[in-house]
Amino acid sequence: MRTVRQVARAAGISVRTLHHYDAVGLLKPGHVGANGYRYYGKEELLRLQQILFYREIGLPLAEIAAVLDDPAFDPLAALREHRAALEGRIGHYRTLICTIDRTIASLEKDEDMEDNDYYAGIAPETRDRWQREAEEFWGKDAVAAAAAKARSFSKEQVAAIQAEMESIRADFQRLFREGADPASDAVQAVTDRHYRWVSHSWTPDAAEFRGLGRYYVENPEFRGTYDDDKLPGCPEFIAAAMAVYADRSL
Amino acid sequence: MRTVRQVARAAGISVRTLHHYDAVGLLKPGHVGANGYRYYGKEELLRLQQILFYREIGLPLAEIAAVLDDPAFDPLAALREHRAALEGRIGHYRTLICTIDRTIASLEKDEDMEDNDYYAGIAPETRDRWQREAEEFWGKDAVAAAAAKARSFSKEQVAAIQAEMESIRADFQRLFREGADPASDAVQAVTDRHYRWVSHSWTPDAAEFRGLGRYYVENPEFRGTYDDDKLPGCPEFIAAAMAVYADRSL
DNA sequence: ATCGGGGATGACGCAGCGTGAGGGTCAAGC
DNA sequence: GCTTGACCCTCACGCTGCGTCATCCCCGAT
Repeated sequence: MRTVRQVARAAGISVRTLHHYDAVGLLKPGHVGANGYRYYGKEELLRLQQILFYREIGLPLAEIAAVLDDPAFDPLAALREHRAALEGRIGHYRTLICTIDRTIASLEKDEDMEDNDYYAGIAPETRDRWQREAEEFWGKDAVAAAAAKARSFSKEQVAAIQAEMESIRADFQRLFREGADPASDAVQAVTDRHYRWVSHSWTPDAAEFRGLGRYYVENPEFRGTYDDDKLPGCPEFIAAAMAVYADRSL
Repeated sequence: MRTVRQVARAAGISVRTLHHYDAVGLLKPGHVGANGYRYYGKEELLRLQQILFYREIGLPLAEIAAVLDDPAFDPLAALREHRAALEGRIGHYRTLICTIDRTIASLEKDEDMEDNDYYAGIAPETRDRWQREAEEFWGKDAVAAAAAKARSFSKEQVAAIQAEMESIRADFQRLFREGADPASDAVQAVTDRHYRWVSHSWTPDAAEFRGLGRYYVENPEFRGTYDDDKLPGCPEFIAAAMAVYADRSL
């Protein structure tokens, strides 16, 4: 039986937060003394842990209550929905940043224009120039084909592709947690889906596919995406599967 | 002289919003009739346009008032600051999504699973096995070093790395929109930051860095990330910059 | 005179607490 | 038994940006 302060300190939250959770019925103390003091037991502490977890990922308190109290409530669905909402917000912020950048650019241009019109009219030719540079490096056809192919995807197609990648990732993680062998049929089946996914825009040969696996291992962004915190070694697992796949099937 | 409704309809906002802006002193009507009616003139409409612009990019009303009313206030600085804040939020949401994915994965695997035995399903021998496989492909030292390095990042460091990537991406996009030359100093400076960013875990040589650029061009996920819808050709621009950088500096 | 379409002014609501205000309670030392 | 200091409690307003009534005034047309 701990007092508010003890619980608050242990959980790294404020006393007011506990009061609030009590007020909204999210977390009630196990016992209330005759003096009105709140006392929390182990059960409440466990519930608090869960509350804090869901709060950390940005779920509103009402949703948290629903998840924890309604046994019929599907936490998986809630999480997925919330995830989608977060992605939407990210996209929103990106467009905002885009707008800001444009404004900054125009403001800067205006100021400079007062002195001289240095930037005027540069855009079209310059754009052509770097495009030619790109073509020199990889060949005209390759650049044109890749760009055309990538641009040919509709919004829905892009969404579907991203969803497929999510699914592939989840499958890899599940298999990894289950301790599957990277060379096993199950893992190789997912790897095949992954290869096809990559092939949406690019058809890597064996060496390139292995190289992509290595990139997954060595790039922190990918390591983050593949949950390195809780699943240490998952990127290596995927890379190993990709290497096996490259050897066998490419 | 327009009434609230006319202004609201023209600007696509609600009457209540105009009332609110009046109440907080953000936008006062040009004239108020003897009957208390609000009347807005051209000047107010122009101001409203600016307000709505800043609001659209997510600036709080108080900041908007500061920007518009204080002539000494630097709108450029405000925009940049706000931009940085948005980038921070994006990074935050990214980590949240990461956590959610982990949870989803764990729930999918086994609902009864306690937090503590997240990895209980992975037999130590199995882990060793695929780790050995990975080591065979890339060499023991490389795998160990990469894994150790990736794991050595703290939460804050990972967040900082993601924020830096956001910033780099935004800079690339801005330069692209401005029609900058991929070989120009400004673009190459950003590319250098990008190279260093990649180097957090991996030190690519010239060919590998160019290859990474090509990957950006050809992978739809990256094309999506770099806003291909709104900025067609931006991935090619970045890839060209990377190729120039690889030639010159690596 | 009446009626319909505005217009105006409160005031509550929402999310999640922060931050006092004002006032009991508890354990300990004197 | 009393004081002290550390804690506890219950209001209750504040912040963001309006949405949403509720209640009442006003103006032009019929």
